[in-house]
Amino acid sequence: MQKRSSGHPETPAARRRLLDTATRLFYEGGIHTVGIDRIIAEAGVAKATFYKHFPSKDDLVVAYLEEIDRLGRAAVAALPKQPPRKMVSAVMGRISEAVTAGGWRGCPFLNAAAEYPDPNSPVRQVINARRLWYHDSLQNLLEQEGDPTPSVTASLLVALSDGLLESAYLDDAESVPSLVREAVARLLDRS
Amino acid sequence: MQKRSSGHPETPAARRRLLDTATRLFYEGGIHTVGIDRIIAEAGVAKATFYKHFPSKDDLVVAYLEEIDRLGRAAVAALPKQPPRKMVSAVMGRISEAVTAGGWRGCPFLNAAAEYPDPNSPVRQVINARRLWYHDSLQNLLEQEGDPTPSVTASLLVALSDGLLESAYLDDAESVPSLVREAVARLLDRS
DNA sequence: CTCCTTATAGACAGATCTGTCTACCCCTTG
DNA sequence: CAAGGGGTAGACAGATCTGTCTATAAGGAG
Repeated sequence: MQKRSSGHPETPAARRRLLDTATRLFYEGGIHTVGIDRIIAEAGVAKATFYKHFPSKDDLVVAYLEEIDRLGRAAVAALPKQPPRKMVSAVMGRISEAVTAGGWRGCPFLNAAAEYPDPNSPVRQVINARRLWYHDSLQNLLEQEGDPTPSVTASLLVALSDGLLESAYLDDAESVPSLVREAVARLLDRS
Repeated sequence: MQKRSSGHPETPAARRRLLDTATRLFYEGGIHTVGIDRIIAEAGVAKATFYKHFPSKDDLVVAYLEEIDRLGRAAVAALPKQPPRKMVSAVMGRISEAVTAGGWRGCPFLNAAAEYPDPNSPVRQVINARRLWYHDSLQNLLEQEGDPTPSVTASLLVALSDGLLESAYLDDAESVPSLVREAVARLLDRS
């Protein structure tokens, strides 16, 4: 990555650098406060190359979110198999890992949603798809678990996830892991 | 408000127009995507007047959030007195009212937090104070209610509030009122 | 009348924004 | 060799950004 690749990797080196740089800058500073000139300069890419790979800035934003989405889905798919109830805990446990890993600057999807008000924009489509997947994943697990109202419980877990991700950014990230466990317990262990 | 005030109200007319316009535009479109020239044009104010009342754009953003904060606190303070448990429900019920009133574009504080990464910025200070007040208000009610872990429960209610406010924006606002009731029930009615 | 307060119009400065385009270069493959 | 793919530097266009400043005007109070 320090010098030009001598081969032709699947993802061209310049595109990779653009995406990595944008990912970092967008997440750190917000999408609309980071201009493309800054991304280009820090990625060490020519402007024509930028537009070769991304027809517009919004295309880059979409790519940024899609990659995070893809990595997140892959990580959930790679979780070791456990009984449904424990799977729910494991999925929710990823929140704790994310927010305590350092550099937590809020949920990339929620942050982007704040900056893109138009529900029909491509950016919002990515966010919607992500949320639908998350909700459905939880609902499936709850159904397997025999939860009497899996869809409602899933919606509550999604809301709790959002809230705890925000709390980790705006309040105290260190307290979030125990809050996650307590939240799951209260929402699921009712009888 | 349609024409210049002939008197000198407490809040100068131009300042009022700026704040109202900014409140609408910031909330609808996002803070960094709305420039001051647009606010000035739509408020029908001179640029010098803008800077007379707000030394910088960020001062206007702070004023925008402070006003929403103040109105929200006043609304909670005006809620009819009820037993603590019902007070919690009433406070949480304000979420339902807000998101079903129409035009819900996400929580102004969460949206602003996404656009202001620096925790020490004046904007973030307003947001922090708001969240602290909300958390403490809930905690006080829970203590009166005799909740065994009032601080934890309050944190969960805050997280749930955040999450449901986001869900109303990004998912389905109409389903949020029943989710609010279900969430409060599960978090509080445990024994 | 003067002074103070509030306001108007808008030019100006420097920077930055997103996107278009020209000219050129290197490497690999056929 | 030529063609294709990926890349470089950066000028250019038009618009917009935040903030500074000049000139002027109106209303009210003393």
